[in-house]
Amino acid sequence: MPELPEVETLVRELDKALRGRVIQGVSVGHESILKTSSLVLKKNLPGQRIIKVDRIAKYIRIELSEGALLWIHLGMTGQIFFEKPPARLLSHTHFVLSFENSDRQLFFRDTRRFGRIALSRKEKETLPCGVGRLGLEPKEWDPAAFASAFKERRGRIKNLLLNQNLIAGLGNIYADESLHRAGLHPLKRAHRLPRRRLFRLHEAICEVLEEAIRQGGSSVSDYRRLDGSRGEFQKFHRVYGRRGEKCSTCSSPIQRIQLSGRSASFCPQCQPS
DNA sequence: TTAGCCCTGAGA
DNA sequence: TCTCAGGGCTAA
Repeated sequence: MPELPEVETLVRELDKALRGRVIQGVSVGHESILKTSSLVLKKNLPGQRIIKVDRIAKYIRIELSEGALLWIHLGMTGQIFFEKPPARLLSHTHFVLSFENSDRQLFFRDTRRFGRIALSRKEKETLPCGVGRLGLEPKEWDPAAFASAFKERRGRIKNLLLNQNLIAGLGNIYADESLHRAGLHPLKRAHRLPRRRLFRLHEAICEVLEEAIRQGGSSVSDYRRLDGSRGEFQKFHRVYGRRGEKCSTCSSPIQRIQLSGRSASFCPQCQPS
């Protein structure tokens, strides 16, 4: 599942590949992934130059020459490739951009169609994706402010880490990995945690994201880099996807529980309840 | 705050 | 054939 490190990896590669290119054509497979109609995309995108590609949390932001922004969210199974068109389009390819003077095209594939594509005028508009409502990213949080904000919340710590309006960029993988590093059980109530534990949690989140970015993200199921290769960080997961395996710290078997419709993996020894 | 929905492929 | 995975949104 693409989270902040996966999107960051992809965005760096996209920026290198696309910066300065002029969009020539747009084709759309499945309309349901579009937050902006295909009619509007086909009318507005051709002729626009790509100024740069970056991201806000898990949203890829492509800045275009006429002050427009093209947003892509990968959902759970979204993939982006930049390559020569294959003889036969891969299944689940829902969005394709072609470019002037280029034999390579941008392909967006998404098996489960949880991904979204939208065009907007201004960054802060809430229209296409709710981007305007996002909380700060982990590195943007001042540690003391982070601790204070979580001290005010009565919810389960794991749920709060997944709340994009509070802290943006984490998903199930890095929430679980951060909690393990910080020695916190996922069901703990945030307001009951001592401030020093919240400081440690913030530090653990920043650490784990940084390491994951260095490894090109985690390829658990569908996530791929721009050239189709896999990330490497899944090899370093300590709890996520390791139910029943031994904890790398204390050798206790990793457990998994359900929490608000999501799984939570943790070590019962290192993360006592 | 939480349950349910979207969606498909993998695995039991 | 059934169950499960989950990001983000909506409704209760």
